[in-house]
Amino acid sequence: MSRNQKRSDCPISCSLDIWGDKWSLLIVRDLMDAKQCTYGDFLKSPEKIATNILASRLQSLEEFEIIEKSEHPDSKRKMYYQLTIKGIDLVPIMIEITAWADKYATIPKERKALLRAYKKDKEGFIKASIKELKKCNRSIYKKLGICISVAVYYFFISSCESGFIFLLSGYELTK
Amino acid sequence: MSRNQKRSDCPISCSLDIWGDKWSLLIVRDLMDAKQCTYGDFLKSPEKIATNILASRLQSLEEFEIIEKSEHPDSKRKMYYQLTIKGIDLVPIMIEITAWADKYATIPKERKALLRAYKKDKEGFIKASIKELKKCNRSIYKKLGICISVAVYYFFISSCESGFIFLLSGYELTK
DNA sequence: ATATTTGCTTGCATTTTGCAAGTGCAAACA
DNA sequence: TGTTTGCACTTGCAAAATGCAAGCAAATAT
Repeated sequence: MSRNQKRSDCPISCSLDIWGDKWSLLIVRDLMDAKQCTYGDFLKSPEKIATNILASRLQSLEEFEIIEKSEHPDSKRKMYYQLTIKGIDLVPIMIEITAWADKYATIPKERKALLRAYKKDKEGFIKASIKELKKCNRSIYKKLGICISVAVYYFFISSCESGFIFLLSGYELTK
Repeated sequence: MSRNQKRSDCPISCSLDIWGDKWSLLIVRDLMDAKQCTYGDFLKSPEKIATNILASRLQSLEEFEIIEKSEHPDSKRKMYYQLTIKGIDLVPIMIEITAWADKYATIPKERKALLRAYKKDKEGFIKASIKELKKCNRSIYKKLGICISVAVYYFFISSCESGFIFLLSGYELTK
């Protein structure tokens, strides 16, 4: 993506200038699954991103401060990518995209039920998730530390991978 | 966009395969403003889409049944583009994108205040909008006819253009 | 009859993406 | 102490998408 030119001041257009390509949101999606945080993990995703495209998207997402790169806690030769607060704030968009696809594309049944629950009572769904979230112990949550209890307002089921994943949004925190 | 190949079954990926390029959502945005419904209108938008790209995006959006094309009520040499229900259902995504850009990019003050109101009480904001909507008389609303009172759940301020615009979602209708 | 508006199409240059192979470096192994 | 392996990228080149300018046919306005 062209990192330095805005087509207009329209918020839709500005957003698309940042992550409006075929790949960026898939990287964000992978990062929303706390298990997929390395370069190699992204390559394993079913869409099979090319290595050069991945490198270029990671760089631009980092420049736009949607993700950040650090040393992997388990190995010095691995890089560890994480969403920033700005990146985590893409969650509402991701959920609405998922809800749209749920309606107009074929997706797995488990998620259909959960999306129905989400749509029925968004706030309640979120609150109920906080309990689950507190059981979690992943680094991304540790990083946000004590903020978790106020910051969390989304609980989300990963799009592609098998297991459940839990997500935070720093929304309430940063406004 | 490649009209015929899905990269995976992930709902994010499927959605991006349909409208995940730099231009499609800008056309959708223009159509959300009931005043921008013709080929020429799209060309006037500040992002300056090229004519061939516009033609190709209109075709693919039509193939995906996000928009539909008909004769312009005022002139036989004009085409009239409108969102389908499927297209109108992109509104929640558009709102969340706008909310994100509102936080992380500079956008006009008027919309900031309105987005704050929306975030504070989504349902209330929507209900309050129905009154306004009923004052409206645009063709897109006429088309949905008697469905308006149940179908409407979103009220939205246009991203780019000066005036207020009012939007419907057929969400409740079609589920 | 002629000019103009409208919604495209066409041709070609530029940019982005896709694919395969290769590079460099740190850790693990022999 | 080499040597191998895993990981995060680069590089080179082909293919596809985008951008730009010009053209074109049908409907309307003069």
